Amino acid sequence: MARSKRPAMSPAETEVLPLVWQSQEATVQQVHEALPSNRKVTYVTIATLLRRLEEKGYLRHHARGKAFVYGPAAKKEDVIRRTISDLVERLFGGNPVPLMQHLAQHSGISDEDIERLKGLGKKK
Amino acid sequence: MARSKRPAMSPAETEVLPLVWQSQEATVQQVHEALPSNRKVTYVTIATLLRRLEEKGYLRHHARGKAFVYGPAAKKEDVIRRTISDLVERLFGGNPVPLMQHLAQHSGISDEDIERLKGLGKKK
DNA sequence: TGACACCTATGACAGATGTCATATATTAGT
DNA sequence: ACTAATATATGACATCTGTCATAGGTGTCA
Repeated sequence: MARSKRPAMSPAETEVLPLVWQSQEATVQQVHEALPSNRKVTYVTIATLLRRLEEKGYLRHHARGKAFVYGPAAKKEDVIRRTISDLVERLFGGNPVPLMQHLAQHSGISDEDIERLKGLGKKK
Repeated sequence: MARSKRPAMSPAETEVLPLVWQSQEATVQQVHEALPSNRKVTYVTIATLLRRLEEKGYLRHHARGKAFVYGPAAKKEDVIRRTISDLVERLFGGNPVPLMQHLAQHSGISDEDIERLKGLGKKK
């Protein structure tokens, strides 16, 4: 298997990448507008973050008119998996159960939500 | 309520803090020895990380003989909660369900483990 | 075709990070 | 009291981060 080893994303980058994912593709402006209201940074800052994400291998872009349209260069699933397993690694030495427990008790997740999780792990 | 607002931990710090927690208290040397084998940094590096964690309010220390013994200065539960909710915020806009799903399908967690999570959220 | 609106490029900058080499202090022996 | 072993203190340094101001390119429409 090809372990790509993209440089890790910084916190700010980790916040911006999902905003691109959620529309498959997005211009700087769209991402800028999609920012939560409590997070005010300038358009230029977003442009920088997207550029850096591209340098790191998470995004790619092509021009459309005068603007750049950014889209994923790495599979969302993989990026998320990596991000989470890195956290689990650091915080819990690699054991994901404590994280599940934590979520179950501090995230307002219902037993119904939990019930629905069963069976997801079945490897095809 | 008192929102302490400790500066966020860096990735390296996030990896080292749990090593102190796991023995309640620990010297630089103990933490250094507790490092996973794939993670080789010098003793001095660990000392720096522990000192910075103290500056940020996560640890405190007292001397024992010639060595410093570091112990928690913030509740582990709170630190973990903050760390996780920050990630959920960034990656999933605050919704923890996708994270649960991800863990359920990619972490080798069994349906039994999942079953055991039920009821944890019930506030007394 | 000019002016405007809207983009990206450049690069700047302070502060955070990850890692150490060294200098200095302290303690337990002998 | 000296010394070897072991600690912390200093501070250095290349990168990375988060943020932006500003310069320069380009499409659009009157």
